[in-house]
Amino acid sequence: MTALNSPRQFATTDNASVVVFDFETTGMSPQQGDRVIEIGAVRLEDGVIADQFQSLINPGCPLNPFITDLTGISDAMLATAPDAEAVISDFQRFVACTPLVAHNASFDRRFLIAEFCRFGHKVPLAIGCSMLAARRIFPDAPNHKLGTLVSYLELPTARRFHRALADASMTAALWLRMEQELCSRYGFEKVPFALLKRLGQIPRAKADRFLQQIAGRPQDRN
DNA sequence: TGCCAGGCCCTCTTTAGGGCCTT
Repeated sequence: MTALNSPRQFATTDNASVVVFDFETTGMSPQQGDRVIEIGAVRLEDGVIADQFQSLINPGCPLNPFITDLTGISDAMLATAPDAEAVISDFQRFVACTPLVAHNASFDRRFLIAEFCRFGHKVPLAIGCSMLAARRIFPDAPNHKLGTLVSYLELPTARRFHRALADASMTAALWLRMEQELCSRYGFEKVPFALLKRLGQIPRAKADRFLQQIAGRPQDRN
């Protein structure tokens, strides 16, 4: 594992490709038996969506009505969906060794670990969080829910929220918007995945100073 | 509608509490 603490390390850590993903699930906790019911993902390559992945998953149990109301996904839709092992294997091949991004990644990471471990896949280590990065780049947003940020930043809006591919696509648009914002504010030519991921781990009060240091601008700027 | 879990993060803090975010 490589610790990223210095500007020099970011200069040599450049991922032109990331996979932005989102899970719809039966509930909040894989530790309490909740399962993934839909995976949506898009592959960003050099700032554009180069590929996408979407599949429902039959969890083998009826959905809580709350989840059907929230997502629009019904038991009937899942009855003919493939089982988790097949979809997770396909998703693992889609991801391969590409760094991952999700909105509030701590939630999706728990399900990713649970499902990948269930079927013996190696768990990806590099997962960036668009919510943590957005809290530092857009501290004045009304809040940092995905839908709020999409509206606040006037990003392209999918037909609906709480479907995996739609949410993944909007998260990808947010990720790209944050890259553009850092290029504009700090003069970066490119924003590596590792920089945005690391930014989300910096205390908010130190985020601007951290970015100025990376940009080689030690003096405060507005 | 709000709870469920759990990591993050702020404050009236750090031997803690509670809001934010995800389904």
